[in-house]
Amino acid sequence: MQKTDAINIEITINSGQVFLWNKIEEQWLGVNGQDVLILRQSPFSLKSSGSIDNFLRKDDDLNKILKNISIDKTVGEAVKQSPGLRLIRQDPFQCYISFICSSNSSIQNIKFMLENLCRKFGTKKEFEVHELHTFPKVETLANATMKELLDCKLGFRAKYVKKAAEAVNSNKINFKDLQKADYQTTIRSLKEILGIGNKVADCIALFSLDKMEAFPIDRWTQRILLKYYKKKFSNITEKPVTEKKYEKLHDEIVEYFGPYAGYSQQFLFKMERDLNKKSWL
DNA sequence: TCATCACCTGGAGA
DNA sequence: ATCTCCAGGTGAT
Repeated sequence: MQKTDAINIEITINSGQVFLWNKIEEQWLGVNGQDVLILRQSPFSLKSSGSIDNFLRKDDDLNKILKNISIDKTVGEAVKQSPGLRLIRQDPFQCYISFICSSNSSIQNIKFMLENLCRKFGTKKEFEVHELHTFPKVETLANATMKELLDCKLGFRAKYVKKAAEAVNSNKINFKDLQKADYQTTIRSLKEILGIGNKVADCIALFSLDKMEAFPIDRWTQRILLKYYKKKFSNITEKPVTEKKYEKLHDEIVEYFGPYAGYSQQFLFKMERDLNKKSWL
């Protein structure tokens, strides 16, 4: 009998939260900011090249959260299908840049772009027997030229990344403050950055800034709401979710799914993509 | 306020 | 081979 707070590494990494991970033999090797991490399922271990601040959110009371979000058959089934799926607490800057790059792009392409950024701007690091590049530092990316960013195949996202990095470098965006701020304040602040809309802001808030009421609404989430919750959220259609609708919808979602709505989203998202046999990392 | 459209890029399918 | 369409969106008009 598996304990409900047991983390399944494979499922967690392959759930669209993180991109800079590779499976090497029985271990998952990944980059989180300036740290290199190695995760192993059995026997369970987490090794880090640096000090890591609760990457796997051990402080979350999973029994409580899972009970809280299992409010209907759909979420209940999603939780059952992905036992051990957990939210990760990512390095905020890496998460911020990652999801700016995610716009109109596939998981494989996002990974490709981020790996290019690490190779060009990151620090080469040896850990255990492995060697890889860490994520670029804020200052480095802020001072990168457009040509360098375009060489990383970011395309139209290159200018977004540059400006976003500059905003952090100048302290216009301060992740420590945002971690302490409430959800609305955080979203509003992030959306001032070019290239960050509602969906990307929700991803950053959920995956790196401890906002569990964030519920990113993308094509998949929209499909899920339409498929399983059409009655509950009457204004959801197959058409793109407009700015005004997004905020209203989000309010209704939190009202229905509760304070851990972000966790429900993660389970639902994982279930529906697996159901459609979409590939992960 | 809302609908349309372009946008870099790589990969899949015609 | 070459083209078209799409991929976990956003911003400009």
